[in-house]
Amino acid sequence: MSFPTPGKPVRGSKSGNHLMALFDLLGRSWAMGIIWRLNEGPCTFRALQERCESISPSTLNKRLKELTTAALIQRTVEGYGLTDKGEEIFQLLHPLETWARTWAKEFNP
Amino acid sequence: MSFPTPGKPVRGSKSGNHLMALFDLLGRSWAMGIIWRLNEGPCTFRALQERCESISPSTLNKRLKELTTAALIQRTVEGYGLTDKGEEIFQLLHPLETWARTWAKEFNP
DNA sequence: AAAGTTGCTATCTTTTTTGTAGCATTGCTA
DNA sequence: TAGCAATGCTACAAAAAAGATAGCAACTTT
Repeated sequence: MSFPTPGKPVRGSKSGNHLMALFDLLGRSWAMGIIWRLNEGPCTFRALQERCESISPSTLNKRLKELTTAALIQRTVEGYGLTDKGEEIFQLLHPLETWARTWAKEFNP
Repeated sequence: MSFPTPGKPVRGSKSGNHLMALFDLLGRSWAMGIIWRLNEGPCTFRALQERCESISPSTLNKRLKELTTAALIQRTVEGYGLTDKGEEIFQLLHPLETWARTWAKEFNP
């Protein structure tokens, strides 16, 4: 298994540019969705699966491991949850929601 | 071929939630990388391929079509370039770079 | 002790992505 | 104007990732 790590070759940068490593991490299926849903609060594996509506356990498990390795997610007694770093990323992704709302109107005006 | 479209089922939302549609679009391999590289200025298909360091023409072509359909990218006499909407997304992604720099230090302190 | 919940793993199928070759078109340039 | 380079792809096969589904081991609750 390979986890995108800054400093090692990643998609978009053979030298492991930090931003490309992040894009590689966040650009995998469900990664951003998981972060988004976890911001509602920590929860169990199965509950998270339901929040995501249709993610398979294998994919969820893989993403959780990657995001945990990347220190965006941690496991506590409450289940899986965002770390401080994870919440920071959430905050950075947050503005996308407003943008997406406007964007959506152009498809369904 | 399927393009993630708000209002239609996408990864993370059967009802096509706009944000999940955007995550589906941006969360495909190279999507964010392409937007990032295009911000350097419009360029030809082959030049873009080189900027990306290692993307295959088939993937690049597919992403370009998706991003064009999504109105983030357009084609002009200068080649492929960001639309106004595309630049907006770039601006929203921009803060990730600073964050990623700090994050990288924790992997290679 | 039986039943339910949880966090997965195993297995198989389908979809994506990759790698590589190469073709058709355009624009030089000799 | 015949050749050559550059461009924007497409074709095709192989590898990797994601998805669907079943089910098991551990732990709790009843």
